[in-house]
Amino acid sequence: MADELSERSQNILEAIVEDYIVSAEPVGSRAITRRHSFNLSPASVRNVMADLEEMGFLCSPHTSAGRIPTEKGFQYYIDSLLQIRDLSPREKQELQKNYRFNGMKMEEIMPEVGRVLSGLSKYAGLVMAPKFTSTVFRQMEFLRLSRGQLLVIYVSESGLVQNKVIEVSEDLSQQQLEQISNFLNQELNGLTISQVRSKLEEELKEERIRFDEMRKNALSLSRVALQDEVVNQIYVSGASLMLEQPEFATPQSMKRLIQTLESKQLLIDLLDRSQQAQGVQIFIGSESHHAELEGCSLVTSSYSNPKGVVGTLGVIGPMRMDYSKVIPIVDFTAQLLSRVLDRDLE
Amino acid sequence: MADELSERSQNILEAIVEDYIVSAEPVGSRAITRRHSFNLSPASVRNVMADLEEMGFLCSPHTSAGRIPTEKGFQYYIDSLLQIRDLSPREKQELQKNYRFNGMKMEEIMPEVGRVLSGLSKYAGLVMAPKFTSTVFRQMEFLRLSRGQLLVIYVSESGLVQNKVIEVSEDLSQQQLEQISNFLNQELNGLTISQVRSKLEEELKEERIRFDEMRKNALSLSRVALQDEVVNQIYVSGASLMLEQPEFATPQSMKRLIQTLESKQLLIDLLDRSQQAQGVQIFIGSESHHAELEGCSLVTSSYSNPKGVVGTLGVIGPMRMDYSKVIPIVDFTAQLLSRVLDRDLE
DNA sequence: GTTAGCACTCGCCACCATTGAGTGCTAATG
DNA sequence: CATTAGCACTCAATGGTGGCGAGTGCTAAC
Repeated sequence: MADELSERSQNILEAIVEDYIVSAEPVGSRAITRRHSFNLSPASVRNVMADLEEMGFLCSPHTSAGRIPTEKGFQYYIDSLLQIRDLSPREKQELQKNYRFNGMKMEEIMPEVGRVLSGLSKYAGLVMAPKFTSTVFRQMEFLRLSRGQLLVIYVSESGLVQNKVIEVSEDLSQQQLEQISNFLNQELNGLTISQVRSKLEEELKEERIRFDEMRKNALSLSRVALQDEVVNQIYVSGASLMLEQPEFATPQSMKRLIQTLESKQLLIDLLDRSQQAQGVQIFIGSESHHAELEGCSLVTSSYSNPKGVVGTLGVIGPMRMDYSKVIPIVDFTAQLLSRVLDRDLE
Repeated sequence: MADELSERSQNILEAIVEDYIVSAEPVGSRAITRRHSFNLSPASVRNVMADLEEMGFLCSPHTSAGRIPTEKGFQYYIDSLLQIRDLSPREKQELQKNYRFNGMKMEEIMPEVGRVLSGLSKYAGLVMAPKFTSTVFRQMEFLRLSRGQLLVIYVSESGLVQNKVIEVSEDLSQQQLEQISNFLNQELNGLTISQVRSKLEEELKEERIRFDEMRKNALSLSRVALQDEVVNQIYVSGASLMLEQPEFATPQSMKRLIQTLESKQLLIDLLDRSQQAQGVQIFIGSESHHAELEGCSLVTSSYSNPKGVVGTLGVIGPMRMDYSKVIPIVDFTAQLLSRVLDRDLE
C-alpha cells in the first residue's frame, strides 16, 4: 500500500527526509524548492505535502511550522528511497585504519570497537559480547587452586575464553583433573552449551555412572562450571555525543536518554533480537517496542565467525540519523570483527 | 589558620553548609535563624556571614541572594565540623543485605558493587579493578589451543585470574608446558608483577640459560604473557542519578558531566591517587586538579586483602553531597569487599 | 494541473514592570 | 559594646505584551 506513491511524492518525501536529517528542523515548502531544483512552485509542493501528511508520512508540530517525517515516513524512506552504495576499497581501507586489534583480548577489543563506532558515526556505539549459551564447546581445563577450590577454564570453538572459580567438596589431584578434562573434551566436543547442559543432566541420571568415579566427578564438575548464565556483557560508548544532537537538547530528554543507555537490559533485549538475522537490521523509533527509545533508531548487525553467530554490534542515534553513512559503517565493522575472530581462531 | 574561627562562626558555617546540602540553594540569614535556634537575630548572623565571606568560606552568587559555601568552606566543614558516627551493627547488617556476592566472579562483583554504591548514595558509584602490575604472582598455567597458539592463565596471590592468548613460534607439547609452569610457579612465587618483569629481563640476559631449553622457553613465554599493561578497568554506575541533582540541571553541565564520567581515564587517574592511602579519602572540587570535575566531590577508599592493596572504589557526587551519609557507606563497602576477597582466597 | 496572492496561525524574542528575597548600613537599644 | 530593628537598595525571576517571521491553507487566475 505504501508503494503507491507517485514519483513526485517520492521525490518530495525524500527531499524532506534528507533536509530534516541535516537540519533537525521542520522543513517548509519554500526551503524544498530552493534547495532541490524541482521545477515546482512552493504551492505545488504544499499540495503534495498535505497529501503526504494525510497518508501519515509527515506531520507538523504546529500549524505555522514546516513538516517533519513521521516514523512511517522514515520507514518508507529507508525501505524504498534510500540507496546505500557500497564502500569503495579506498574507504574500507580508511575505515579499517581506525581499528587496531593486534594482540588485543576480546575484553579489550569490544569496548574499542564501541569507541570507534561512536567516533565514526557521531552517535552512540553498542557492542554486545557473544552469548555464552550459544557458543560451541571445545575445551575445558581444571586447575587446582587450593583445597576444595578449582579454577575452570572454558574455551569455545570460536576461541573465547572464560574462567571461573568453583568450590568442590572432594579434593582432586591435578592428575585426576587431567583425566577428567580429557574425558570431557572428548565427550562434549562440538556441542553448544545448551546441548552440553541437557547431555549432562541426562547422563547424570543414568545409573551406570554410579560405578565410574571419574565419570561421575567429570559430569558433576562440568555441570557446576557451566551452570549459570553469564550476564551478557554490553559496551556502550559515546553517550555524550548523543547529547549534542538537538533532539536531546532539553534536560528531560537528556536524562531519559542517559537512563536508557545506562540500563543495559533494554539494549541487550534489542540486540538479542537482531542476533538472529543476517546482515544489517534497522529498528526505527517505536519499532523497538520500548517507549524509552522514542525518537531513536538503532542500526545493528551481528558478527560471527565460521563456527556460528557470535555477537551483535550497532549504533544508536536519533531517528533522523544519517543512515547512508551509518549503515555501511556498521556493516563493515561487523565484517571486520568477524574476520578478526576468524583469524584469531587460526 | 583556619581554626581561629569563633565558636559562633563555626556554628553558623555549619548551619549554612548543612542547609545548603539539603536545599542546593543560597542560604539567607533569615532562613538560618528560623531553622536553627541560635538566639540571634538575622542581622547578627549577617555580620558573621560577611566575616566568613571575607575569609573565603562563603560567597554570594549575586548581591541579593544568600550565601553558598565555597570549596574552602566545605573543606573546613569536613575537616573540623563534620562528625561521622560509626554505623551501628544494625545499620551495617542493613547495608550488607544489599550485597549478594555468593559465587560471583570478580567481573560480576565489581559492577554490582558500583550499582549498590550509587543506589545507596544516590550519586554515581565508581569501582576500579585491581592494578595488574601490583598483584603478586602465585600461579601460571599454559594450555595448548592449537599449533602456535597458547592460552596463558595467570592467578594472583589475591585470587584474581587473568587469561590471554599468545602466539608462539615453537610448538610445545602439553607435557613440556607443564614442566614450564612448574618451573615458573616455583621461581616466581610471591613476587609482584613488576618484580617478576625485572627478574625475567635479568635472567634472559644471562648466558647460562642458552643451554637450558626449558628454562629459556619458560622465561620468554612468561615474558610475553605478562608484558603488556592490562588496561585499568573501571565501572561507573548511576550517572543518571547525578543528573537529578540541581547543580547539573542545565544541558551544558549535563553534557560536561556525562563526558567526564565517560572518559574513564580521568577517573582512573583520580582513583589511582587514592590507591596509596589507607581509609576514606575525600577530594573536593578543584582539589582533584581537573577542571572537568568542578563542582564535584569524590569520596573514595581502597579495598584490599591481607596480601596487599587491591583496588579502589568510591562515590562521585556534587560538592554539596551528603558526606555524613556517603562516607560510612564507602568505608563499609570497602571493608566488605576486602573481606569478600579474603574469604575467596580461602 | 499549476501558481500567485493573501489572510491567518503560532512560536519566538525582546521589552518592561512587578515581585520578593536578601543584603549592607545606620541608628537605636539593653 | 555587642545586638538588633529599620530601611534603602540590588537583582534574579516571573509574567504579560507586541512585533516579527516563517509557514500554511485557500482561492482565484493562468
